[in-house]
Amino acid sequence: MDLSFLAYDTLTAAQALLGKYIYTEQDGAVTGGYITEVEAYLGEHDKAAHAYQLRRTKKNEMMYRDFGTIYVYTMHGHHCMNFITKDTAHPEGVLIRGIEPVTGIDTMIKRRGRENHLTDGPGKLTQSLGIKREHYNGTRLNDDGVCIREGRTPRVITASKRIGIDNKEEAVDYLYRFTVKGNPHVSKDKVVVEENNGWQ
DNA sequence: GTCAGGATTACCT
DNA sequence: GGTAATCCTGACT
Repeated sequence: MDLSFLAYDTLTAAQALLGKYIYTEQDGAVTGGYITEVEAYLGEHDKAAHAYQLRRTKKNEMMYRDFGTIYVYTMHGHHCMNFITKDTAHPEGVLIRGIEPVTGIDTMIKRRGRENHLTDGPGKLTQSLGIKREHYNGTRLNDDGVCIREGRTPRVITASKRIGIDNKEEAVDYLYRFTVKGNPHVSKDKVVVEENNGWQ
């Protein structure tokens, strides 16, 4: 699919990613699902972003690549995946925090070692999809690793505060987290599940 | 070499 | 609601 929507405004791109079908294939096993939860990180002026004030380290180097680059970092032993937006002068990106499992659920269960909560968190979905920093950081979307396709359309998108950044001053109040309203495959929230999981 | 901190998760009450 | 587990990264000595 055409990825040019990632080149424009990051907040718009984040919402456009909801519903996209994301998948990986490893050893003949395809795992994938529909994106249900994302967060935008706006680089230079966003205190919660790894690239705040254009901070640049070996770890966040991939944020300074062009749109469509995949940035994977580890924390507490988990891997988290971002899609980079815009251009090399704007280190911005979208953190994928939740997907609705669709394909290869048996493989996800094997990788996760449990039968539920397979993909309702940034570290959980990378584990279910087999995404590790050493193999995927700096690769490009739809280029043989992580791929996205058109998927479903959210009926309503909810904007909320981002998760896990509670010492970042004013940045904690930005409504840069977007979820599919009524979809249960998201982190933290107690969701009232809606018809069709919130899809049109 | 040492040390503090984190865009998390799982399990507890 | 809270907290321990756990480990990588960056900064500093």
